[in-house]
Amino acid sequence: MHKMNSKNKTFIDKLRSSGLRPTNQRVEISKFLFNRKKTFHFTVEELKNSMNLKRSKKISTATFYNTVHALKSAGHLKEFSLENNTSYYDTNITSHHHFFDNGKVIDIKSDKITFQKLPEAPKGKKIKNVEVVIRLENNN
Amino acid sequence: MHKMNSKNKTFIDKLRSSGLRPTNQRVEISKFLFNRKKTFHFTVEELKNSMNLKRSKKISTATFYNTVHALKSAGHLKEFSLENNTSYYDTNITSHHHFFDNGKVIDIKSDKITFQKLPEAPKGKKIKNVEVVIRLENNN
DNA sequence: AACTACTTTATAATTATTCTAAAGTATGTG
DNA sequence: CACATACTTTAGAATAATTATAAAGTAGTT
Repeated sequence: MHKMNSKNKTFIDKLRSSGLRPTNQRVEISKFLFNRKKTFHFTVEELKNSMNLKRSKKISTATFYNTVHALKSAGHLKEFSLENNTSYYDTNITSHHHFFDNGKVIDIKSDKITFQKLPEAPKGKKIKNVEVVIRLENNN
Repeated sequence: MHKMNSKNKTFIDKLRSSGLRPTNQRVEISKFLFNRKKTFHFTVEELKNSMNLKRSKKISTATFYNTVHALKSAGHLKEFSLENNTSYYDTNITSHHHFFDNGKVIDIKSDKITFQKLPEAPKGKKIKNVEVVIRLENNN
């Protein structure tokens, strides 16, 4: 049996609302992802490595992928791509933008970028979201 | 006059300026990519398949990857990513933006999007470029 | 023509991800 | 609260995109 405090409940709710039963593995992943102050950017591989590093009983790769996908589909994680064929996830699901600096990602609050002009969606389509990536390089 | 020759020359120049000797394979890839009116979006796999379809002597996978990478590094192709772990390339290297519509990509001319406000680069960094992706969905 | 450095190619290796199917577990029902 | 059942976990195999290897071929120079 394991203890259940009120904090655990919000993690469990995130899982349930993603259509996932709150198994041990999933609750721990959910805690690891959402029990933090700052936005967290990660790849599934990174998540797996940092969580499994300290565990004697490892969580399997498939479980990490399954859980991250379900959380993403339920809207608890945001997915984005850099130019290296890997999916990145972001625990900040509010609309926002990114700096990319040689593989490092920094959030840009939504209100830091505003548009003067935006194109219309093609016929029969509408805009789902607008994402800005500002690529950085070293000064001089 | 010598329209065909001078055209070939521009393909060869693109290769040379990418640090590549103009071999047969590379000249054909360069022609295939740049001898067209409209912007071309592609993955290396797609490029390989459409070029090799009609050839008796196939060009190898590695050559496609090498050539596309060198052209990209030299600035003759632009790379971008969707959320499917595949690199896409764009023969339109002018600064511009994209609509993403379920894996389909549509160019947005640079002047269709202008900013009212943009954040400053972090200390020691400067902005290399700004890219906007507008994700589309079907109108209800 | 000969030389040398760059290329091509088939194939193996790698990386990220998804699939499979057998063994384990959460949960509603009684 | 036992139990049946549908959902989960897991190791390992499979797949997809890409990169590495090293032997055979070719371009550019001399």
